[in-house]
Amino acid sequence: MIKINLDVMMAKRKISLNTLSDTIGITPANLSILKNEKGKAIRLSTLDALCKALDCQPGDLLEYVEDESI
Amino acid sequence: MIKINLDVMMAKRKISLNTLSDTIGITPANLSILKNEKGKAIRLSTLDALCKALDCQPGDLLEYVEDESI
DNA sequence: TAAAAATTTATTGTTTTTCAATAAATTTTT
DNA sequence: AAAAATTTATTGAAAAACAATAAATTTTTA
Repeated sequence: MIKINLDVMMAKRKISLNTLSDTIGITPANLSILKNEKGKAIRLSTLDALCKALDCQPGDLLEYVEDESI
Repeated sequence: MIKINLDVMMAKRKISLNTLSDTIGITPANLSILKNEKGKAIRLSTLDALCKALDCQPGDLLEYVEDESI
């Protein structure tokens, strides 16, 4: 399972969703979807913009977690 | 710019493109495209399968590099 | 607590892209 | 040289990003 840690990074940079969405050129509504694990894919251009705006690496935003169902 | 280091990780795991494509259920042709920076987006399900098969993190496969044009 | 601001949810539609499937060309390995 | 692996190319279907918009909800702040 791929976990999106956008919220963590946003908190670290103290940037709001509205400001960030404005910076990377995506609507707040759609960024919210991406932030809350609702997205099923991501454009590299969007990931690029996020890394640039948040000054971070893809690894800071995306995390692989193996789900262990019993 | 987002750089894909799939080839690096494949080399580290000593796994061929054919084997990997077989493991994650994607055609060699399409995995090749993804590996060679031709892709413009990636499904999280595909990234998930790659991380699982290569036992690595998204950060091992994706890297943000700021392009400095003079 | 009331107003304002921020975030989330929902919906519809367009455009883009993944990925399948296939075939052929090219490169690498044996 | 032959075999195996990889890349390139193409077409098409299904999926998804993202826009745009509106409304609901939550959080912040005065």
